[in-house]
Amino acid sequence: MNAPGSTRDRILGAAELLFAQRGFDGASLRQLTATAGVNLAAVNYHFGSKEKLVEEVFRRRLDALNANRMAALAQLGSEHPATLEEVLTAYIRPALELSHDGNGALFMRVLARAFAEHDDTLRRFLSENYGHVMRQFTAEFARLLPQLSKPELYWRIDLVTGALTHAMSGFGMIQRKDDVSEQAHREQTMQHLIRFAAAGLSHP
Amino acid sequence: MNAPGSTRDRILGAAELLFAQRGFDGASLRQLTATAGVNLAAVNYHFGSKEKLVEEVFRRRLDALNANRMAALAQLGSEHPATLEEVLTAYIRPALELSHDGNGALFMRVLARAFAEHDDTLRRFLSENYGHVMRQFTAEFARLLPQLSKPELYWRIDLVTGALTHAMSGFGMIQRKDDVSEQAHREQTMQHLIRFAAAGLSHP
DNA sequence: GTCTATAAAGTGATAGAC
DNA sequence: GTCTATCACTTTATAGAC
Repeated sequence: MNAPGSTRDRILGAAELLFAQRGFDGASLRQLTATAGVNLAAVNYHFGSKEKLVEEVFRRRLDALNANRMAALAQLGSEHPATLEEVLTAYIRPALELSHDGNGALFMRVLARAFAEHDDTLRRFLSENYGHVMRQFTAEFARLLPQLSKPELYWRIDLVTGALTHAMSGFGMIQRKDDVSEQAHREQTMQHLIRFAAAGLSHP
Repeated sequence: MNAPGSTRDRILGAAELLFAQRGFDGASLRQLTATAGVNLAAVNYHFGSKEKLVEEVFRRRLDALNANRMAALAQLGSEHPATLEEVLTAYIRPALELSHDGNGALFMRVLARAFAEHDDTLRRFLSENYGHVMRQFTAEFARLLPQLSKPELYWRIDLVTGALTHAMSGFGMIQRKDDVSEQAHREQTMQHLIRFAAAGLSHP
C-alpha cells in the first residue's frame, strides 16, 4: 500500500516538500506531480482529490508521532510517579526525533502552517484522530500542577505549544558545532526545550 | 491618501479579513474586491499588484505597532534602569492593544501566517523595515540577562516570539468573564503573558 | 477614479485509450 | 496503473471607454 519508491509514496514525499515550501493552496498538483516525476492524473487515482492527499500527508507522520508519544507516556507510569520533566520529554522527544530526520523536518513546517491556517476542516480532522493524545498529556500536567486553575493550565499549554511548534518548524537555525555529535546536539536541544517548557508551565 | 471609507481603505480592510481567513494565496482578488464592494480593477489601480497590496497590509499596522514599541522602550530609560518585566511590557502591550481592537486581531492572525510561511520576500521586507526594533529589544534583553550566551539568548527570544505570536493570533480563546471590565481583562492577560515570557527568558 | 471586457495563463478533475 | 487530452473554471492583470 505504501512501498518506498512507489508512485503513491513519491507523491506523498513531493507533497510534503511543496506544502512546506508553498502551502496547501500555493502548491499546485502540476508542480507536485512534476516534482514527484509522476503523471498529473495519478493524484486523483491514488488519493481521490487534493484535499484527501493533504489528509494523508498528515496521517502518515502523525500516526507514528503520536503513537510514540503515548508509548513514552505509558512507560513512565510503571515505576514511580512521573515528574514534569519526564512528561515533557515524552511529548517533545518524538517530535524532535522526527524533526531531525531530513523529511520529517519538512513535515514540522507543514504542521506549523496547519496551526496558522485555522482551517476548520483540518482542525476537526486533527482533533478527531489525535485529540486523545493532547487530552492524556493535559491530564498529566493537571496532576503535576494542581496549583493552576484549569483555564490557566490550558492557556499555558497553548503558549508552550506555540513556542514548540515555532521552534520545531525553524530547525536549521540552531546550528550544531563541529565538535558536538549529532546525538549529543539533539540531547542538548531537547534539554533546552524541556527546561523552557517547564519554566513556562510551572512559574508561580 | 488613506481616508476612512475610501476605496483604498476598504480594500485594505477586506484584504486583512480575507488574508486572515484564507491566506495570501487562498484569498483571490475577486473575493476581496467583492467583500470591499469595489471594482476588481481597483486593486491594480491603487496598489499595482496583489503582492504590493500584501506589503501595504503589513505596513499599515506595523508602522504604528513598532513605533509604539520603540516609544515605550525609550520612555523606560529616562528614570532608572529598566527591569525585564518593563522591557517585556514595552514589547507586548502595543501588540495586545492592537489585538484587542477588532480589526487588529485579524491582523495578528495575518502576522502569524506570515511567520509560518517562511516566504523569503516577505521576511526581507519585514527585516528591512522593522528589523531595528528587534535589534533594540534584543540588546536590552542581553543587558538584563548577561548570564546567557548569545546563541542561548537568541534561541529563547525565538521561543518567546513563537509563543506570543501563537497567543495573539488566537484571541477569543481566553474569555472575559462578565464581572471583569474589558480594561481589567486586558491588564490580566498582559500580566500572564509577561510572566510567561519572563519565566521562559530568565530560567536558569 | 471607476467601469466593462478580455487576454493569457493556471487550476482541479475526469474520460477514455492503452 | 499510467497516459494524453480536454473540460470547465478561476486566477492576475490590463486595455480602453467613460
